[in-house]
Amino acid sequence: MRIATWNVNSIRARADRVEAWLDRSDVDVLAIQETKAKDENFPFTVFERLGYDVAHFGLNQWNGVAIASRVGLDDVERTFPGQPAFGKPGKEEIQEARAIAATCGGVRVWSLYVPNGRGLDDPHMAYKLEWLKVLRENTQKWLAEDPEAQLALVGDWNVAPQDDDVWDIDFFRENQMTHVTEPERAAFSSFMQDAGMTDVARPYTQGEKDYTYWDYTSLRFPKNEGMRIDFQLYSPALAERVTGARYDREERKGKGASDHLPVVVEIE
DNA sequence: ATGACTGTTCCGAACAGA
Repeated sequence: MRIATWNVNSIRARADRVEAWLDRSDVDVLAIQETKAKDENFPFTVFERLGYDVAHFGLNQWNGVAIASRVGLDDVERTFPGQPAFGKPGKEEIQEARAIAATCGGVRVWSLYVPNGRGLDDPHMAYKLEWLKVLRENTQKWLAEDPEAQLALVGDWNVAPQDDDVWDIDFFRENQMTHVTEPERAAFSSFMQDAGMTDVARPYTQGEKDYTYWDYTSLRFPKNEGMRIDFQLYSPALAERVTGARYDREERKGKGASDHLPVVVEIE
């Protein structure tokens, strides 16, 4: 079985590339982030003609997550229990389309689009940290209920856990950039240290500059100035089944590429 | 060349991405 995660940065703008990629990649489950579409605008037929069922959660042009599967798609869940909403001061809180789950081939898969903190003192940073905390608490609860759970938390985590997960840590520090701060890294590493999850793709993508995202601006991709922020975190029972993983760099190339590449994990 | 941002909204400027 093969599980992939991919922030496509608009499913409508990327429909042809996603279809061609699915057609040649032999993946059983694809978790998608940033579909940027309402459910009514989602191109379901693209997936259906390749034999995939799709569950999508999209409210407007922002965020949007989906799971496509050809090994079953059961017990679909939109948002996790207690998932924080974002509220501007004096305005109603908005529950954003950032999490969707389904059971596919015996694996509970969550497609996750972790909020961007935007700035170190921006209200979105507190929102991001709380969002990760509640998700981690859920994870601990799920694993306490079933230590043998086949659980995959995959997606765009918007955290670079190690200094060499960005092209120049000094640049990030000097410019007070997000993704690399201690609180963000602590919130992420808690999934491993406290919940017992494993970043299963990392051991197979150990290149010194193996990234999953490159900004569209400033020639970041040609210069390989990227960031490693897309991860697949597996529960113990699922992690021990992993036999390989790869970053599909081809998908960051050429006209009409997303700014993220697909992360593919092999399970026996 | 892997190449100098991109996508959505609703028509052109604002917002978001990270």
